[in-house]
Amino acid sequence: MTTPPRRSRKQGGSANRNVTIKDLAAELEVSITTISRALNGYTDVGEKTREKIVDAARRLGYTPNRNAQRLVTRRSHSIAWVQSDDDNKFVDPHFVEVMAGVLREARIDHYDIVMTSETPGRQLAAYERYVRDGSVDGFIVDLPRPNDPRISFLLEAGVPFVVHGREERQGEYGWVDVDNYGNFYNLTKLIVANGHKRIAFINGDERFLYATTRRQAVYDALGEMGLPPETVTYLEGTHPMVEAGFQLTELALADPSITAFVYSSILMAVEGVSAVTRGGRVPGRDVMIASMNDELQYLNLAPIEGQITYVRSSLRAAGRALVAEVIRQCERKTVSGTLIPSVFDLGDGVDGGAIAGNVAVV
Amino acid sequence: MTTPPRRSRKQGGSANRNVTIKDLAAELEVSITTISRALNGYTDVGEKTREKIVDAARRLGYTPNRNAQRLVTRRSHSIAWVQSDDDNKFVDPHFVEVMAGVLREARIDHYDIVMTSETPGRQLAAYERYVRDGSVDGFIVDLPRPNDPRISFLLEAGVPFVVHGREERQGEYGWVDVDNYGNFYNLTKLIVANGHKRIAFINGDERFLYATTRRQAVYDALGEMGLPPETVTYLEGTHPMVEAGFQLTELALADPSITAFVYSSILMAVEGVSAVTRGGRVPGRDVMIASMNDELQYLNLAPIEGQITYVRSSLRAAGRALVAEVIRQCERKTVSGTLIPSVFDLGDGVDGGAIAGNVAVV
DNA sequence: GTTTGTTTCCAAAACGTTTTGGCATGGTGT
DNA sequence: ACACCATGCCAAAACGTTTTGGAAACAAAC
Repeated sequence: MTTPPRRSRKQGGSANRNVTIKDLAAELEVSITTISRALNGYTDVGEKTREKIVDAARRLGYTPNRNAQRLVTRRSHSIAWVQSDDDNKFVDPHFVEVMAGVLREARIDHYDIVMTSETPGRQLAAYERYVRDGSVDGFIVDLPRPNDPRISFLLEAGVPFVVHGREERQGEYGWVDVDNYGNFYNLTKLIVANGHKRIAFINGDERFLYATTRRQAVYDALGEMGLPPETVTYLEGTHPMVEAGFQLTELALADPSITAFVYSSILMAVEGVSAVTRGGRVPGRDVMIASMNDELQYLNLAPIEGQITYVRSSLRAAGRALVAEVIRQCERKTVSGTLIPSVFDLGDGVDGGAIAGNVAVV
Repeated sequence: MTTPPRRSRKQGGSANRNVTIKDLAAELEVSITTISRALNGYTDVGEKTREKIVDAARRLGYTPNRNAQRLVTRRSHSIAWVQSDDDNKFVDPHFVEVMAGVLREARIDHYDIVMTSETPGRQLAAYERYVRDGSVDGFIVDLPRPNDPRISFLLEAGVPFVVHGREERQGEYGWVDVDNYGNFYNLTKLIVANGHKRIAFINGDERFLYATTRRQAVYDALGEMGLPPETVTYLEGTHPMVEAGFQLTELALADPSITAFVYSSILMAVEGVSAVTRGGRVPGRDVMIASMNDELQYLNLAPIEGQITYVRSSLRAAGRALVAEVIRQCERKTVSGTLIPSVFDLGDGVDGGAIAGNVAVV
């Protein structure tokens, strides 16, 4: 006798078998072909029979077995979203916001999202497995880094995928992004136009592209306005952001010549407001506070209304666009990039002349 | 000619076919049976052949087709987590925390998590579909309400599932929960033991069981200590929590006889600290602030160290326990409940005599 | 009355696995 | 010499669909 594998023995599972297409065929004395075609909207089945079949399907509770469908059609109607299993990712409220959009769009298009977390070292293996075992049709790639190996792999494999953010290889693959460069370029010009001579820029984690792009934009804007790089005190806010926002602001406050603060995330900006306030200065009057605002739904910005100048851009919308793009690729094989629109909201006492021409940066 | 269905026409998908078990069999001149058995660890295949097969599999990049496997074994090795598509859910950082645990545990056990969001009205239909189409082996049920129809349905269907929280039907199904009753009972006694005569209790959304249980516990504790229900000013903090925490605290502060505040979530408690501070009183000295602390990783509590008394209980651990339980059911058909341990952390100047015997409430 | 179409249906193959029930082969004990 | 048992392999069936390539029935056109 052959020994069973070391894995699970007695297997559980639902006791009562589900009703199959054969059951339905037997009940109606009709071939399974006809049932399949009737339910899938082919025109070569008579109206009478179709009705009979649709009725019986509902009555008996027939739902086509998803795995059989997937096997024969070679399409799974699900897309993978691989998370990195370092704690930072889940600490980040930005992520949930994107997810809300992702799940909603997926539901509308009848796709499933399969999520896994993998330790950074094994990320690629996870992608490879999903590509080979046929369990997903496409991928969402998050937080790209410069020369991201995940992108190289997916391009090589010729599998549908979409990236939240852009790399130098943009154009070869589908992406969804906010205008990081334009927004921070405009924010910087706005600050300078409002007469500030010294700026603190509290950026995000430089390992990610959005952060390096934003830094570039800030320095480019300064350069174009004839200001030296020393104008800005550059600080990198790594996780946890909330902590970083407060501490780095306090650090920068030590230099009284700094009168404007730019933040990569609204999460840090609100902490900045606290720090500035605690330091005895008034945000929006004594100092200018500017930030990207990802429209995190759980943050209530009402109490600091008017104290911050921000560029709003919905992360939730980005989530929806991500799914829409990858599905488009799965079904039509076209690839495109999507820029999420941004809108400027000026704080009290901020002169918007500098961005008058492009309040909505698309 | 028969017309194709109205759905997608040209379908995309990966160009290069994946290598199948047959390809491997052809390459090695061995039957597919042997390959399957070799790779699945059966003992009836010779050591030589097994090596040959494992080698070739790695070399050719063979990964068994997941959908074929699922079809024949009738097990999908994935579990569904259906979200409600009202915005509140995603607004909530508690959710991400649980998810981090869920994904990690699932990865370790080689299960996939398939996530969908559904509007409240269609929730049940989503569960039904997943049960019938065989795409998942089990479910995670979130935020149960009294007499939750999802639980009734899943019990009826005889499908593995686990609930994060408990209902009156506990025992019939697997659950993972924190000791809501015990924790708030003990917190209340602790407050009273510290001499407070008037308490504000800012609870969570009463539509959910955890909130009603906590309310019950608070009133029970008061009753047992011979205090009237009027001792507590009860406030229900609905979403968004951050806003509610601040505003309800300010509301309660209007009554100067209130010297202790209890919060259902640390998210509200930190806002409470702000409100109290802004009101000119010192948390931990003038007023006692007590809360449940779900160990949200992105919250930095260091700045208010000692100002809050809390009961810590890891939501991430709960996430892991959820997955462990549902997988246990899938594979062994046993059902059990798991209580996540809690630990008390006392604020400055709080006398812990009342809970001396049970610092770790398990 | 034969051909030509239309309409409505279906048998069989295919998708890529796992599992069942064997069948050789060769070694051991008598 | 025979029976017996391990060992190592495999053919075929099964899982539940979709799709291909007709075929039967009947009507319309010649």
